[in-house]
Amino acid sequence: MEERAYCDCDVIHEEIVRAVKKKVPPMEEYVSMANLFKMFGDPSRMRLLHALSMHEMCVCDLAVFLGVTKSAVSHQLKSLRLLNLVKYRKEGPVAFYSLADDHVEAIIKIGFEHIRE
Amino acid sequence: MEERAYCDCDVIHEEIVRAVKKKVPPMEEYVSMANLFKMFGDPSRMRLLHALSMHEMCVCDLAVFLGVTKSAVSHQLKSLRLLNLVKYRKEGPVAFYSLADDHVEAIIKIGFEHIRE
DNA sequence: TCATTAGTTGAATGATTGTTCAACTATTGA
DNA sequence: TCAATAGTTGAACAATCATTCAACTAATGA
Repeated sequence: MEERAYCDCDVIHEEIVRAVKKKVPPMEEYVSMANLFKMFGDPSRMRLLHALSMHEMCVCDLAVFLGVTKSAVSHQLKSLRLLNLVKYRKEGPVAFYSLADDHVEAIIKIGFEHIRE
Repeated sequence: MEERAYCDCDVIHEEIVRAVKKKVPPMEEYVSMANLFKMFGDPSRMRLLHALSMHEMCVCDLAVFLGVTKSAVSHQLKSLRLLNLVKYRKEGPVAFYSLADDHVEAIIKIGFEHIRE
């Protein structure tokens, strides 16, 4: 009765693996976290979020700022919206986007710290 | 003389775009940051890093823990090593991996905060 | 000295993802 | 009422990426 799947080696330090396994949360939490950090794993989106941390911006502004199409920005903003990382207010036909979660700035800050050390 | 590239719309709020553009660091910094956060953008690697934050582990332990091959773990550890996120000590043929950067735990902490709010 | 095992590496593959394009909706102002 | 523009959406495509497999190196101990 093997517990492991798709593994080509033995457990060397069984106690450690068992102890850690007992401490970790269920897989879904890692999936959610990974989905969060995926948003920061693209230079263009990183730039977008950093820009929004300075000033609210509309889709066209962001497109020009990033050098991509409105469509590309809109797709990205949708992903960010679904994760509650950005929000927007509508003023006529213009949608002004801004950050919706304090964690975003905290994450960007750690990012800069890491690369500048 | 157009400044923008591949954009299908006009600048609506020129002053804002210009002001933000003046404040942001060069593209390479966003590339580096994105490379960092890319490491946290995969559930399996997230789990790996979280496990290492609890206890040093060898490649086989991690493979069993994650349910993937030694090879997969080794590939991931190499990426993490190149970014100085993990380090290892050798004891005979066994390589014990552990975290090499305090930012890793800080990032994991923010991740849990975000999904549990 | 040789069989065994820990770990690494490169190629191959399937899945994911970021972008563009084209077509659409919605809001404005003339 | 209609032309123009902000924004969204879905399909398509190229690029990236996580994994496996197979072949390798290095260390152990019998």
